[in-house]
Amino acid sequence: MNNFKRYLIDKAGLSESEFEQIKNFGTSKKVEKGSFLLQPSEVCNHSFFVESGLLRSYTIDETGKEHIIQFAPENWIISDRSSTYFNEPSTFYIDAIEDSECILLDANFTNRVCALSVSYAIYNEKSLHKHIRSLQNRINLLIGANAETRYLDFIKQYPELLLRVPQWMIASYLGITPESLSRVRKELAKRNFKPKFD
Amino acid sequence: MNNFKRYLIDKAGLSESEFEQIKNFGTSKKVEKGSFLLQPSEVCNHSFFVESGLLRSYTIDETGKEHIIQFAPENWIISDRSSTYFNEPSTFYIDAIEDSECILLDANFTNRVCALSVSYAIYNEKSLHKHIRSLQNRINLLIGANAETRYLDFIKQYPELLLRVPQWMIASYLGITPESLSRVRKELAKRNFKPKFD
DNA sequence: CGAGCGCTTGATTGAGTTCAAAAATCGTGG
DNA sequence: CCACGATTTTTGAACTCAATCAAGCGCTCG
Repeated sequence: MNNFKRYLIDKAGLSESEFEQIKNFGTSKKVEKGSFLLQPSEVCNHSFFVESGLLRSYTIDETGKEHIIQFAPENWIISDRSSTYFNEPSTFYIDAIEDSECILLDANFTNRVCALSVSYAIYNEKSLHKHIRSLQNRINLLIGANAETRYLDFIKQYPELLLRVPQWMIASYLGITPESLSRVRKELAKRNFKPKFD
Repeated sequence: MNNFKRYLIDKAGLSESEFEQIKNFGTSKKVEKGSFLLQPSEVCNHSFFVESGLLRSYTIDETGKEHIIQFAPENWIISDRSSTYFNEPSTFYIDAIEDSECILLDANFTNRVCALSVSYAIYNEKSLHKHIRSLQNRINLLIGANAETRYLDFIKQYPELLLRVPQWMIASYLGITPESLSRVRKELAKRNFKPKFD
């Protein structure tokens, strides 16, 4: 739980002693590549904090196509907020892209920690707003931008995922086909584009 | 402020006396069709509760195209949450589609009312989650659905707007051109589709 | 070592855009 | 209340970006 601890203390502003009080609200779980943490029709009873590895959430539409909603590498939380909050069956899958370790947080984790720590409550509200902002940004891209622009934005926003996530999943996240992404990359290479890592 | 009052009491669960305490946190304002309540580069200092009329928020991209983000008829609140919350300049326009009357709520309205009323705090959190859910739904549609499906979904979700909002704005909301929407409608008419109002 | 998966490439198709112009509707002033 | 100009909607034709279908290559892991 070391990452989890650092996350709560450094990011969410908990004190050491507050962390000690809440650390057993979450239980650690190993998930191997390909195994599921959530499937459609289940109500999403947990959030998953990623200690190590990489998870994703996605839906499958009527035609059988996957649409990736989110990637969650180390120190990210992934869940179906709506399902949890409204106690509705989810439409998501959540599974592991890599062998991972995560902390299961049950539905009222947030409430309990908020009750304990004002600074966590503030952090939580900030997260909600960040989430909204990123969803809004994605809508803007989907409405206004072509495949290339969306890919470039992805690289800018998630450079650390570029090398870890298979290309067809990135395509799915961007709402294009793997073939199209391959061509976008080819075109970028021709124009001598290289992502910068620093 | 009658709608505003009903909204806070019936929906958000305030008592009459709580409402009396907060009612002067908001100031009423008439906005005539076409006039702006927010423009890009301003920080969004207010939420706007729509007493009567119809507002919208939208962006304009590099190529000069409008992309409508949201419509807000009576009893809706519209704003740029991210801009307000993070105190960043907005990228939105908000203007009036019809002559409207709205209540200006300043940035800490929410905090002040939350401090006063637990039930409002709960309602507010619920609104945030609903907002997230609707954004997520829109992303799903943009990624997975064609123009016709998106239009049908719009009709289902906002039947009351269908007759009030010009078609080119609906097209903009759906992320298609007015010409395309016209063709979608023609096709639906040919198949004898009629929206149901009940 | 071979089967399967991921990525690439090519050829074709198709949904939606663009551009242009006509038809319908709206709104405003005389 | 009508008329005229402006705006919105419709229609048509050409075009474009990305999807689809199909085939081949390379890698890995069983």
